Amino acid sequence: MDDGRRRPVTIADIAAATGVATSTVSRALSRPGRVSAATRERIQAAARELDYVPHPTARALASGRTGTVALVVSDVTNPFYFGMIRGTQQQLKAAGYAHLLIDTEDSGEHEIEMLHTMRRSLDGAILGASRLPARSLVALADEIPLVTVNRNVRGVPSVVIDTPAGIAQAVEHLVSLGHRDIVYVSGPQQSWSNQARWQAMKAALERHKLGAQRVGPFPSGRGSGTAAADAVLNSGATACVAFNDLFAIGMLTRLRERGVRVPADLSVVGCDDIFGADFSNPPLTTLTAPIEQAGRVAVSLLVSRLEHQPLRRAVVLPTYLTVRDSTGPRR
Amino acid sequence: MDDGRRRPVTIADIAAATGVATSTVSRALSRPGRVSAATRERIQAAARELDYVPHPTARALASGRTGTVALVVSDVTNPFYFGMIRGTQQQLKAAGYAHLLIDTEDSGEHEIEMLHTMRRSLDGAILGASRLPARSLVALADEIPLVTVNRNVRGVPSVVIDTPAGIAQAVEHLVSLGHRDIVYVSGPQQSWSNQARWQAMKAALERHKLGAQRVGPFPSGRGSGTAAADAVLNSGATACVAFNDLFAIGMLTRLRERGVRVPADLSVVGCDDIFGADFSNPPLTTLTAPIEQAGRVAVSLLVSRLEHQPLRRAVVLPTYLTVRDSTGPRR
DNA sequence: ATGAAAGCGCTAACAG
DNA sequence: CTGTTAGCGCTTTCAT
Repeated sequence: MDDGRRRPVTIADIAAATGVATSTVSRALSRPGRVSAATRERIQAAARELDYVPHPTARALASGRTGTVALVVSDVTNPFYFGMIRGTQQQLKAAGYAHLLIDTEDSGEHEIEMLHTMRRSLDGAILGASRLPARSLVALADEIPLVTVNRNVRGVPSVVIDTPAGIAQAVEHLVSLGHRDIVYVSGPQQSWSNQARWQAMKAALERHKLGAQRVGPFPSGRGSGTAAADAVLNSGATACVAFNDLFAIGMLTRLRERGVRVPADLSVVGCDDIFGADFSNPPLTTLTAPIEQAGRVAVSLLVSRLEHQPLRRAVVLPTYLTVRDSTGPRR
Repeated sequence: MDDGRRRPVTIADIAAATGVATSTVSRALSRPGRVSAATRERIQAAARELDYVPHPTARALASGRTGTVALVVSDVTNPFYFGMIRGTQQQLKAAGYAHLLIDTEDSGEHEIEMLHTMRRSLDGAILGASRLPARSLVALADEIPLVTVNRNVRGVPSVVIDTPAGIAQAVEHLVSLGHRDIVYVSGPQQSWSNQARWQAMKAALERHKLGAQRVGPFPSGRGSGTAAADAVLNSGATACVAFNDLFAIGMLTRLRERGVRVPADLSVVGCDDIFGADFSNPPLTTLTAPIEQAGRVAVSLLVSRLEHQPLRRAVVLPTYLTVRDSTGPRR
């Protein structure tokens, strides 16, 4: 039938075929409500007949809406983002948007530069973990609709996962197991989350009249687990809370190598409950973060903002402690 | 300085500022070679001065090139794709393309439908694990430049990971450990990879004059591990090769529950070496697949095809056996 | 090497 | 409700 090499059919073809103006075709296809039932039928029939497929680019140029939203992450490599990619993907698809994936390689420069460059081809962006200073963020938000995740900046809608509350639970848990020397394994200093977690940890320990100490900071990545494990051991602590699960899992490996038993000799708590935390050895006690949900909510916020009133809010998602086998009584 | 609400600067502004035609500005910016050094300088200076940012949509509409490539996966949820997302992301960024992520939810219908709809807004697509029958694939390839991964269809450039060769190694490994009853844990039947692996397994076992049996098929996902483990146990085999690591890891969990020791009572081999395979309990012996590399190569193939001659080839990437602790001598 | 002019395919006032 | 008329911002012949 088709030879596939024919000039693609446009609304002009449909207009010709049905004897109406192109604008009417456009309406019938994009805003069926604004056209009489009769002509609408005819036009849609013709469109089907001719196997018409709208040209997204043309539509975007004329309307200013691209139907595309970007998810911006600092490092696709980080399993933490997998959940976010999932969540945003699902919700964006449901809302009829295309999903662009941007990796900033942990650089604020890249982040601002890429978004600046692509701003005309996006309807909005979700910043998975912005490395940008507050003022840059606000400036960016003025160029393109933004929603941040785990990053609270005045004026920019955001969804934050309340890990600090979870940290308090974790400390409670460890204290109730008899631990008194609990150390925080610090992640990258530029990380907003890292700061928040450390603050929460200090506060929680103080409430128990315990001193707060930390080791690190260590760079992102499982590899940091080695140095981190050694540092914790060296600190003399009997329990630790790691910046994230990647660290914690890396530590588990290292501790095993060194013949340190978990949790008998050292209890370790992770953060985020990423893929793998439940089948590591031992399974990791961790703060389960609703990452996927965060992604979905972020999309909802953005989409409702794009399609309705500019209701800019902040959403806080709870975290809870999932106790598995990497924590136990102080021996 | 800026109030951010000014009309965005266009090439017309640059043309006005430098006293040349818009076409010259266009050339100076997109094909610097086609313009005299002097005017090129002036134009580029003006562009910088005015903080000009090209409008990707307008460019796309006029030129037909969108600078966007889609990665199509059947389920973002599957950790197998994480590596592919990484690899394609890296290489696409390097080549200056934007990275669109499409999830087909395991449905061939969705796959063809979404690509058909978006074809005008893409320069090409990489099919991570197409569910499409060969003829549909060929038809699609006629609409939009395609590269497949782990799917070999005549006329469509592809990169396939040679897991079958790896399977042979795995069988060798198990046989050398004394196993004679080795069962294959089958994945979804529509999966091309699953078929290929089973065939390879049969062939390898035959070479050793051993019978080939399989359990399943089971649906994708870690959850299948439970049923799979039970089925394998029931088969009386002392070793098994699972369709993929997700299955294998799920099995590990189930076997532990049932008090079956791995590898003492049962050896298990996975496929792909996804994130987590090295820190599961016990760490998984598996076929390490260069998934990330596959993603990169797929992008290279596609990009070179988009920018040069249509050299359509198939690339085969090797797999190797990574022996960890989930396999051991037959007891 | 540069300019003029014609679109790319669609949407969006503005009339009627 | 529908047609007319302008563009959206850029690339691309075709002249010069």
